[in-house]
Amino acid sequence: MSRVERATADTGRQPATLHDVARAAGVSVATASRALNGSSRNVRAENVSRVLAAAAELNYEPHLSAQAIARGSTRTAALVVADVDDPYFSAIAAGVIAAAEEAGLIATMAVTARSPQRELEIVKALRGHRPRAIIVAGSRVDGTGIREDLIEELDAYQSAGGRAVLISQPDLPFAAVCVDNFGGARQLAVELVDAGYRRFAMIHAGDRIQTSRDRRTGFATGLRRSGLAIPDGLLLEAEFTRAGGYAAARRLVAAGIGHTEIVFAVNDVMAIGAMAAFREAGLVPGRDIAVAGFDDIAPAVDVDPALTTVAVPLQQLGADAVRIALSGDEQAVAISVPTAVVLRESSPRRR
Amino acid sequence: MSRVERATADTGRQPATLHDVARAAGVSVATASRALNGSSRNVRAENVSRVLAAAAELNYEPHLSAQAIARGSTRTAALVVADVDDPYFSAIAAGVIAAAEEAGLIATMAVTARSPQRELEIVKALRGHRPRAIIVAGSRVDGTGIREDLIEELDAYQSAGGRAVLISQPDLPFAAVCVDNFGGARQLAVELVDAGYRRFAMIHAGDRIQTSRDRRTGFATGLRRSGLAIPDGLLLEAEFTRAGGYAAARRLVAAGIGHTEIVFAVNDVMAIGAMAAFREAGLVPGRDIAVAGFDDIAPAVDVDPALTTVAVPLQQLGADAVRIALSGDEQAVAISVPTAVVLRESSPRRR
DNA sequence: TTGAAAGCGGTACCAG
DNA sequence: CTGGTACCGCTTTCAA
Repeated sequence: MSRVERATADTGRQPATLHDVARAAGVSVATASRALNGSSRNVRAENVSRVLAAAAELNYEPHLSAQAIARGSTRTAALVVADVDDPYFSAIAAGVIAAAEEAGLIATMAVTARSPQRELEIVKALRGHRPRAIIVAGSRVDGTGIREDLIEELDAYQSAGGRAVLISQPDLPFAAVCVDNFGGARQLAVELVDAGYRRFAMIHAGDRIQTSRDRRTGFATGLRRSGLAIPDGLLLEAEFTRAGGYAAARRLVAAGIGHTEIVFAVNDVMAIGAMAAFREAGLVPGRDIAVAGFDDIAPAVDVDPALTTVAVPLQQLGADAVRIALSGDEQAVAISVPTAVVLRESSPRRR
Repeated sequence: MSRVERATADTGRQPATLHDVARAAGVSVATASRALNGSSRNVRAENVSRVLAAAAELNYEPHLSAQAIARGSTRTAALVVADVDDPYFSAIAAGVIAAAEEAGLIATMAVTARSPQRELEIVKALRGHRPRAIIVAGSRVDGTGIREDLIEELDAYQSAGGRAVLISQPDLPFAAVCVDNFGGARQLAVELVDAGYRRFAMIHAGDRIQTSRDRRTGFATGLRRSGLAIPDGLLLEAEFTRAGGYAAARRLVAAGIGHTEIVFAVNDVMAIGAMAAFREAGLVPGRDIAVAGFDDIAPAVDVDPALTTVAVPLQQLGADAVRIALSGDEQAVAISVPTAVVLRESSPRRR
């Protein structure tokens, strides 16, 4: 088939293959392959340029699946998140994608919708793609029998040469990049006490969600240092989402906030949901009731009053996960990123 | 190899292949393949169960790259966005991923960082993956020579059997799902005039960004209906981001807001940036100066005052794009999603 | 430096 | 209903 024919038959045309390129350049496929990959060392310069010219002419793109199967490895990294449309995860995703692209990998993304069952299915299906790395950024939920299955699945993946990295899940036997949830929450408590707060309420997501539990206990520990504690009735449990925070705050309002001075929500989206509920109830956040969160997601500075929180370098979390996965380091390292308390107007100094 | 041995030899083990499964089940690869795909119709029930059992036993996952090359098609859909960590795009991404998963596809995601050059490179590289669909959700920028190259690239992709769908880019010769930017902005202008506003300023992103241009002209048209117009000096141009909106609002404040009653920013992230700048300057948004945006991104309800805007069903935008791509419809359809003005506290009725 | 050919892990056609 | 086998597009020995 001549070039002109190819160019004219514009529909249903097959994409050019390496054979086409080789034929057009007048060399064998082996030579064409060598010329297109780095191995130009062993190909005569003239042939290299002929192949390159032919490839450009035919608008050739190597079939990545074919390469993957021939080489035995792909150039993709898979990311599993609970929900892309949550600023916490989208920030992590941005970090993962940036680091992956920098390493010449393309990122795939799957969403669990916060279902451990779905997470398991996804990881299993992902193995079929043979990604270089699988990065899981859901929130681990204890007590579902699924934990063991997930471990088994990721183990199978790793023993086949893949690399699994978990974000914010230190207790699984895999590499992980973690947040000092306990320490960050404790420090936040300490600084809020310093700022004059004494009467706290907390919105958390239940102790089966490890992140929530660590932040709850960290905060409690920080308070205890000053002899303070949160009464049981002011420990509100809700979903780990904006809607959860909103619902919990409504319950608090309905029960009467009494002397409560400040509400700590174990993450920013819950805190923002709570602020909305307070505002609806006619309470001005930061004046009638202070609020603090955790994560420092992007919108935290845009709510009014700006949200006091514990900053977590989310993009870096994602980027580090990719770096660990690609480091070739066989150890199940668990690195930890630093956190920093950020006091903003949602928790003004008292007195 | 017995199960126990497999379980012990835990490292460097190769994942099971179809051959392994076939051997374990005592059938040929052909039969194994048939048993595992839907074609169980032509396989004796006993063999089907033997194969299934063997597959489960070996924890077999088909090599998707191998399937792709054998079948000639993949089960992935590729999404290209300007920035995942922008609520506008993350909402679209959520829609795309959900619809893709529903269709049994896994989504891949690449980020252009708002560079047309990068977008072109990405689309080109993506062709190598042979995705079923490529969905591009950047904002088209006119005047870069790159437009033609992108068209050519997507054309090559489509004539090889792929399906390209653009989000919010009606003027390219491809299927598209669009937003009525002009009409939405015009209606917003009308309703703001109804609400008593007369003196407007606008923050836009320059006419080379089509979305911005359409919203600008739509808004102007809506004002003209009442004989109003925005003076040139109050048309602020800035980047299509939160930072851009912030910077433009600072310029406005520096020049003195004079009698300006309300600022329309051509998207919500810019509007939110502007609100931050106003607040910093000691102006209370919604009282000293009203603000309106466009898109109705998730954070729009959480800023205070809540943002008046034009709602765009972002998730649906993404989901529709996938549906069109998979519809098998060869026509370069351009569907349009509805918009709706949402008046909130950032633009209280005047008088 | 080059080309022929043997895979890589599947699918699907063609005989039996 | 089943097995043998020729691909799919590319990489990588192995000889020449």
